[in-house]
Amino acid sequence: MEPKAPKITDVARLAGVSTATVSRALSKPETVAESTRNTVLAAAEKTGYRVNLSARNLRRQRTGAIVVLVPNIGNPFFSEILAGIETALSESDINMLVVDTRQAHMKPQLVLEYLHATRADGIIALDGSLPDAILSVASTGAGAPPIIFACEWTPRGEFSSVRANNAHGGELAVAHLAGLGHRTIGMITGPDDNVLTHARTKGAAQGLAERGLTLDPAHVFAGDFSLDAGALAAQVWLGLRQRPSALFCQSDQMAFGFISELARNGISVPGDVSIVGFDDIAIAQRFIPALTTVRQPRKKLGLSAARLLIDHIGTNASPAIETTILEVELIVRDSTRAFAG
Amino acid sequence: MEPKAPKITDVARLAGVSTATVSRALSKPETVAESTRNTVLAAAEKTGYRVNLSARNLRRQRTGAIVVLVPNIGNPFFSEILAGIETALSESDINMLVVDTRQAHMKPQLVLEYLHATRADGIIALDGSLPDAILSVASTGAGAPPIIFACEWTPRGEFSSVRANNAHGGELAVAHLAGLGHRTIGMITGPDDNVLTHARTKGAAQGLAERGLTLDPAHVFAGDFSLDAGALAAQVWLGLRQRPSALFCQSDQMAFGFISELARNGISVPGDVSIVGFDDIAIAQRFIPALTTVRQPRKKLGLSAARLLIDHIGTNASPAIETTILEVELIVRDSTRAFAG
DNA sequence: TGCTGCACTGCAATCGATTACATAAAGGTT
DNA sequence: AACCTTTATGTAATCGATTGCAGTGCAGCA
Repeated sequence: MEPKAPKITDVARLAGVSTATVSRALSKPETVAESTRNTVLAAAEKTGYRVNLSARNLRRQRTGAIVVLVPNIGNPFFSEILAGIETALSESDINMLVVDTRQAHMKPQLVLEYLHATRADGIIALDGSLPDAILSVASTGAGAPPIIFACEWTPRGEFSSVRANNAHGGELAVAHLAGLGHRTIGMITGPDDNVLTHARTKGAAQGLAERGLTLDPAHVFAGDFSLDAGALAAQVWLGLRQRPSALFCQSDQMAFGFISELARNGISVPGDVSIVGFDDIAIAQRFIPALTTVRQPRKKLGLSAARLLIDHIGTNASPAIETTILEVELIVRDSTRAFAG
Repeated sequence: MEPKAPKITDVARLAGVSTATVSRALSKPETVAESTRNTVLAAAEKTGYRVNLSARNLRRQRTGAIVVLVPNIGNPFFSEILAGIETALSESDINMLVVDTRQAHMKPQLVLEYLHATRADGIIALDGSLPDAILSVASTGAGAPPIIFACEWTPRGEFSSVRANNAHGGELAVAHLAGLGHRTIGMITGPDDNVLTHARTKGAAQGLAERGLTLDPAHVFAGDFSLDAGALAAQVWLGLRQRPSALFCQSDQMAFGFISELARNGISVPGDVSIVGFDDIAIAQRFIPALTTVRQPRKKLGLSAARLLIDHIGTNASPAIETTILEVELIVRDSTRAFAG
C-alpha cells in the first residue's frame, strides 16, 4: 500500500551507477563527471529521493541540530532572538531545537540530556542561571558540544557569549532622566541573581554618581522583569512618603505594569512620574504613553550568537572564549518629561 | 586528548554482556534479569554512556522530532502555543523543531523539505495559509508524516486541526457591545485570505443580525492582525463622517494600535469609542485602558494539537480527520462602556 | 611503446544501536 | 526420565548513507 521512501540504492540502480557516485553527485557535485551527474540528478528527481538524515548524521558523526535553551518560551522578549537564530541557521543546514528550561517538568537532569553531543552539535543558552551542576558538566569538554550564551551569560565567564551593553543601557537611562532635571531617580530591578540586573544596576548607579546623584535604597524596588513585578512596585511607590519623580525600569514589561497600576490610582505618566524602560519590545511604541526605553538589538543578538556557534562547530576545536558586546540605543518617546518640581 | 563518547559496546564489555542485553536493559528493562540489569545500569553509569540518537533513529525508522511551522516566530501570539506543545512533548521523548515559514529566505521549496518523514515524525502547522503545492504533497500519503493544524486550518479541511471557536468569539464580542447599547458597530479584520478572519467575521455578522443590527461596509477596516494595521484603521476611522461608536478588533494587537493612534489624536477609549479585542495576550490586562477581549486558550491549543499528533504517530495509520474546537471566553475589562448617545 | 598522472567510479567498511531468531538453562508435569 | 514451557541471553543482520582506498581508462609525454 504505502509506497516506501526511495533510498540511495534505488537512485543508484535507476541511474546505473553505484551508491557512492550518487552520494557524491548529490553532496560534492564537482567530483563527478557532468554526464553522470545529470543522470543521477534525473534519477533522484524521478524517484523523489530524499536523503535519510539519521543515516547521514550517523555516518558523519553529527546531529544537524542545535538546541536553544530558553527560559520560558512564552515570554515575547525571547521570540525575536529566536527569529535571529533562525535566520542565521538558514544559511547552514542546521535545525533549531527549542527547549524551555523553566517548564514545570524540566528537571536539571533532563536539561543535562541536551548538553550532549548525541543530541546537538551545539547549544545556545538564553538562560544565564542554569544550575552549576549543569554548567560544570558542559564546560568539561568530554563529549560536550560547544555552548554560546546569548543575552545573558554566566558570572564566571567560562563560556563565549553575545550580549548587549547592559551597563551602558543603564547609564543611558538615568542620564536621560537626569538630563531632564530629575534629582530623585528610582529603579525597578530584575531578579537578584541575574547578571542583567547587576549590569544594568551598576551602569545606572555609575551614571547617577557621575551626575552627583545617589540611589536611595528606598527607591529601589526588587522585580523580576514581569508585568506583575511592575504593578507590585507601583503599590510600594504609592505608599512612599517621598516619591522619586522618575524611575528606570529594567524591563519594558515592568514599566507597563508600573504605569498601568499607577493609572488605576489616578497617577499619570509622564505627568507625575517619568519612566524609562529596557528592551524596546514591539508594544512599547504603542503603549499609552509610548515608552521611552533602551533598545536591545534582539534579532542581532540571536543572529550573532548563532553565527558564532556555527563557526565553533565548523572548526571543531576553538575553545577560545569570545565575548561580543552589542551596543544599545536610547529611544525617547512620551513616558519621560522634564522635571517640574 | 578528547576522550571519545562511550558507545554501547563499551558498556557491554564493562558489564560482561552482549550489546543486545545492554540495549534491552536500557529500553525494555523488564525483559532482563534483575541482576544483569543492575550490572548493566552500573556500567552505563560508570562510563557515562548516552545512546546515540542518530543510530537509534536510523534503526527504528523514526526521527524523534516533530517540526512546528510558525508564521513569524517573533509574534508573541504564537509563543504560548509553543509552550503548550512543549509541555505535551515532554510527556514523550520527542523534540520540537521550530521553523519560521515567513522568514525572508523561506522558499516554498524549502518548507517542503520539512514535510518529509526523514525530517520529522509529524508536523504541527500554525500557519493555515501554506501554499497549495505544499499541502497537496503533504496530503498524498507517500512518505509524508502526519500533519495537524493548530489555531489556523485549511479551508478545504484535508487535515486534522485543533482550533478555538472563532465564530463564537466574534459573536461574543458584538453581543457584548450590542448589550451595552451600541448600534453602530465596526470591525477591523485580519487578512482577507485567512480562515480566522472569515470565522470571526461570520460570527460577528451573525451576532449583529440576531440583534437586528447590520455591519456597514464603511465600518469594516481591512487589517492583518498587526499593531500597524490597527493604527492605520484608526486613521481611516478619524476621517469618517459617521463614526461607529464601538469596534470589534480581530486581534489584540490591532486593538492596541487603534487605541494608541486614537489617543494621539485626542480620542479616548472607552470614553469616545468602545473596543473589544481578540486573543487576550498578556499585556491586554495592563494596557491603558485594560482591554476587553475574547480569550483563546492558547496553551491548551498547543497542548491538544501535540497530543493529537503524538497519538497519530503512535498508531501509525489513522488518517481519520479530527477537528477539535476549544471554547473561548469573553473577558470584560475597561475598554468598553455603555453607549451614551 | 611504455610510463606517469589525472579524472572518474566502484567496492566495501563504517557509523551505533536495535531486534528477529537461535540457543541455553531452569522449572514444571506426568 | 522424557518432554514442554518459560525466561534470559547471545549472534548477527539490519537501518541508509558516506568515504578511504583501489581500480579503470584515457591523455600526455619521452
